[in-house]
Amino acid sequence: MVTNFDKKNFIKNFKINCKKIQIKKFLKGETVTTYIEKRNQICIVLSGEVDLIRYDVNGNKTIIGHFVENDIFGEVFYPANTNNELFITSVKKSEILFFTYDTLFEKCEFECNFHKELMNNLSELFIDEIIDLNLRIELLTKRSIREKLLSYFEILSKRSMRKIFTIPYTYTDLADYFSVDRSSLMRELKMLIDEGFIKKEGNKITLLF
Amino acid sequence: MVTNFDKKNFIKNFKINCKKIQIKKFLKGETVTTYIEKRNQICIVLSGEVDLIRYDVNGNKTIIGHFVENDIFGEVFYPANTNNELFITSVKKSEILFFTYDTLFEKCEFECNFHKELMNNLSELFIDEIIDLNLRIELLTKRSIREKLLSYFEILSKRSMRKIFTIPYTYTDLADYFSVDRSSLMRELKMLIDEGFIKKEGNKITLLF
DNA sequence: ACAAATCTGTTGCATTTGCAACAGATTTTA
DNA sequence: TAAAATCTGTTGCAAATGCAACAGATTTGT
Repeated sequence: MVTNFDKKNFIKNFKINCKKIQIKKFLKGETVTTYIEKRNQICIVLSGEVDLIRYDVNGNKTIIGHFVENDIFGEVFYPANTNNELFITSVKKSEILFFTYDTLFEKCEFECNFHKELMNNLSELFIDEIIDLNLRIELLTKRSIREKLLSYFEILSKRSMRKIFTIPYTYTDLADYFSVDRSSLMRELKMLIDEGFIKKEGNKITLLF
Repeated sequence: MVTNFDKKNFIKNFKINCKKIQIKKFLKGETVTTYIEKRNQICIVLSGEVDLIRYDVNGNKTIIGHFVENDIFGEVFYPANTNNELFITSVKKSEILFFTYDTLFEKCEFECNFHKELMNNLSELFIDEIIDLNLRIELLTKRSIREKLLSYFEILSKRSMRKIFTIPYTYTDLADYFSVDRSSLMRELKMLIDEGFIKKEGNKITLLF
């Protein structure tokens, strides 16, 4: 977080009564939106979790993004001219706020404060998103699965200020996040254990160095 | 580009006479800034090109970002708690604009318009940066070098609306961008040629499908 | 509470990728 | 414009990763 502005409160302190902004609820497995049409949509996760999924021409499915409470996503952030179909699926019961980037800067007929607040704080949300993306690139560009794991563990360790911490994903999802084969990831984990670098109990990891 | 706002003009139409914003010039090879200290710095490339370079604990050097005219970068966008040393080097003669995210929202003593404009247009710059990062992740998460190349070529082809187009990097840099070994990339290129998918003349590529 | 679905852990084998090394081409710099 | 530096193109071999397949554990849904 860059400043001490609090994303949660800024969103939740406002009663949203303006037509430019919509809130919808989704159940697990439902499709929240697709990135096919060009409508400059921006979304914020108010509660729950959603995945950004890519189906390529061969039908391969990859989770290329994962958004949790207060994360921002939307087709505005995606390059045009991609071949893939991208869409957002709800991982669990979720509440999503929708608005259109362009209309956000138009004056609201109800003069609602949410509008103004959202505009003011949009930069902070963008910066947080950029930080997340850079972190992922940081890890994706590591040369081996081992390096990916160790870098990621060190980050989690520093964040929690402990040598022991919990991975916030399943191993299946972690493999997706790193974009590597799950069984290869498990194998590398095992080697790290055997070589005495880490200890593992479920998704609790202890660094031994 | 999301709206029809023009980044170049917005920056160049203003005479910058406020102390909160600095412009510095750099020669090839000079270090523009480091991402070690936490000072919420944001930079915009006015002219030239810079690389974001990572040195990891083993001393391996990786180019993890490349910024050209009108691109935005800075330590604000990087997760804290990384082990790596990140710094920005000038690839050629460059002109860089510096400001601090926090002070941008303070009132300027000269009441200069640039301030206001910069604030208003910051979101657009952020969105463009997010689009670039998502594109890179899109490619990095492709499962093989072949898929990375083909996806990238298709994007370049669609952008230029031609089957023939020029890669805006050297092959060495492209390998860095994909985070793969250069010789492996060359080998895969050759296979694509031999199998009749593409034609290649220097960094001009023709799609044959 | 039971069935269904998903996730974990493991392995052998095929394939891809990385590494090292080098010669020639091209570009940059003094 | 000559020398230095960087980039291209290539190869053989080693190492890492992906793929397929499966059994048991865990979680989820009804």
